[in-house]
Amino acid sequence: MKPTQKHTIHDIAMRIGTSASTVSAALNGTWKARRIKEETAQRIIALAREMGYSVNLQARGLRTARSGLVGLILPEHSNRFFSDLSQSFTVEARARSQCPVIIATARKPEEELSTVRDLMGYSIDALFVAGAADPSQISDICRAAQLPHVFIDQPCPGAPSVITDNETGARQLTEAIIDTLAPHSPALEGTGREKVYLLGGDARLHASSRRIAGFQSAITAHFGKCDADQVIACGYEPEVAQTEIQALYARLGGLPAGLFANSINVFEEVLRFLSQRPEIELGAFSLGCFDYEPYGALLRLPVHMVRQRHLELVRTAWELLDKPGSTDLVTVPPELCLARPRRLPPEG
Amino acid sequence: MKPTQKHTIHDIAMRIGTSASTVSAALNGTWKARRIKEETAQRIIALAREMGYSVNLQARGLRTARSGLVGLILPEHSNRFFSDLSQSFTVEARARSQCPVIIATARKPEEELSTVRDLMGYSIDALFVAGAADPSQISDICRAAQLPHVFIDQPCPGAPSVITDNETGARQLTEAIIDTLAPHSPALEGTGREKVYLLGGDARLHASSRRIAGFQSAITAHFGKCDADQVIACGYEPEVAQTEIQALYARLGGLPAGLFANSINVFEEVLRFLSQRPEIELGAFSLGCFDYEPYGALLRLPVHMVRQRHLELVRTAWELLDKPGSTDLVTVPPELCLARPRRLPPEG
DNA sequence: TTAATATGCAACAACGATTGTGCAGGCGTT
DNA sequence: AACGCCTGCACAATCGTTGTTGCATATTAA
Repeated sequence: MKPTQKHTIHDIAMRIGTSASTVSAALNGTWKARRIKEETAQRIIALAREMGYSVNLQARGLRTARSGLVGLILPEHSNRFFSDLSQSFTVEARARSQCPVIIATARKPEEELSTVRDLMGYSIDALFVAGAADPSQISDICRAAQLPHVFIDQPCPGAPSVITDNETGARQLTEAIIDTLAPHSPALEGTGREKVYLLGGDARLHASSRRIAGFQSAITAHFGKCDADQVIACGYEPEVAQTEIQALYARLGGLPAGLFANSINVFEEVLRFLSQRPEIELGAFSLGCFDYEPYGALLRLPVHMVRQRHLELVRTAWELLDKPGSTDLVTVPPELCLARPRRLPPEG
Repeated sequence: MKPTQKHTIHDIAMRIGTSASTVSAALNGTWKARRIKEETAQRIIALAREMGYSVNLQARGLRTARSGLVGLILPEHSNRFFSDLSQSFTVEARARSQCPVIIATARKPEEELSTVRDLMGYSIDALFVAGAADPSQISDICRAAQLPHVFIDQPCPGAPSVITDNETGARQLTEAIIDTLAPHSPALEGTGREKVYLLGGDARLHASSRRIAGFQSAITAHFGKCDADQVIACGYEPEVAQTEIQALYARLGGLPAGLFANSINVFEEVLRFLSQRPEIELGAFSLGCFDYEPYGALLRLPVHMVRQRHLELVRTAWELLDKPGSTDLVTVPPELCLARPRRLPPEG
């Protein structure tokens, strides 16, 4: 017996004694509209199943100028948020019987562009972009090719975008940090250790600037003011964050009352720093992170976190594609993951 | 001006005043072999670039019965190992100018199979499978369709597979745990608290059984014996693991000398449990995890970890595809990530 | 000078599906 | 009986590329 060959609708047509177009109609569900007798259609479907036939999607795509593929471009896989996004994207794509193609481009603009072009070569039906280095250029290319596209977690002027409500999230997180501050200690007054600080992020970026605004608003509402030194937007580099947290500790002569870590990387550095401090110091420290990491809940230190609603983001993005031109920028509120209250007294 | 249309090689041919086949040859690099004058080829290439032409990969794929797509099937994106794998897979695919298509199938056999069929519909050039619920059925389908495929981190009889050397990794991890045991305390002798335990995993599964063997071998080498109660292969369910760790703690009247967490889920439960214990108890506790999680290094407790070499696994898998029939099962040693020594004395 | 060989390209037939069009036969109507 | 309509399907064009074949010229060998 020959090795199993690939079957085509012509093979099926020959064996049923009908034409390829009839087989096509029977198999892709248009047989009713094409006035194929139900019995004929059923015979074809049965035989196709028996032969293990499956359509050649490239041929279909060539003919229809579509492909059933939807692309998602993101910077990296190895990151909670993006892998959560991949997960939701996959689920949603399959729910719409589309095939997800998720590609990480390492934040390199050239790679982003070449990936976009590649995907367009496959005639993808839509492109989702999360965290690109150069959004507008991508948007330009897509628009030129009339490819429906949408940005996630990143606003792109002129293109539909869905982003997290950073300001509200930051305000809520800050309030949570304030709520769990240790009882006021007069001894710290005026040392700077009685204040809450925000660490990390780049004030020039949209997301960071909104978060800073939310932080300042909550701080001002509670303390009546927010000093300039309370915002340390030192970027996203781990090394820099490590340096800054050490500098802050040295300057204050100890941990501050509370800290708002502006990204997961910064949070990681804060933990790294804290892991070297005696546990006793952590007793009066209130920590929050604008990002989500399940391990945060497993620490001995309560940590408040903000989690982006990845499923909501993806769903909203898809809706934006469905009704084009409706709104260009949609925000989705994040989820606040409050730490459970401290269960252990500072002293064993 | 009309909206930018898609260009084809015919458009280019017309504008240059040549034929489509010449354009095709010029653009896909076969022009030398097809005896096209260099100058003609260059003119075509220049015009194509100017027009922003890009090949229709579906048409090419239809013609050549290939697609440039390579598939990777995995259970979920939101898991360190799998997202690392995705990352490496992406890099390697692009290095071979293939387009990675990574699909998570939630460990559901039906979804795995339908995904495989879907991908085959796109004429993918190869399929990588990591952590499928039903490997042999997938392998059967691929073989029937003569689709090159390879399993990663999971052996499949009759199909090329590349897996981590679980036994060696487990032995090394156990040795590391033993090396960092607290000084022997005569008071604990005979209570069971002087022993090291393995928690989690399913002894019927290949990976777990090798790990258990490695654990037992290291324990026996050091202590002269390994009691049956030291291996608690209670599966991978978080709830069960939580129950078991609590039961062990209750039975022993405290933490054991050391613990080998057999998977990341179990490790998470162990941390959850530990986060409720006073820090003083952790001073004499030695912990290891057969899996990798960067946050493990940020804990106040030193944790040894075993990390699968995802890049190596992926590379090896690709090599297995390149020289078919060479070897069916290849193992790759994992990487041991030793915790740095404890820096803080148990007492602040 | 003639024949053989090389060069440079055009024509054309696939690849496997979709889809607009056409046509035969059966039926009902006037 | 002639006409139109409905049913059920076949035919053929088409999508954009690739690779085979063939056919002119141009060049060299004999």
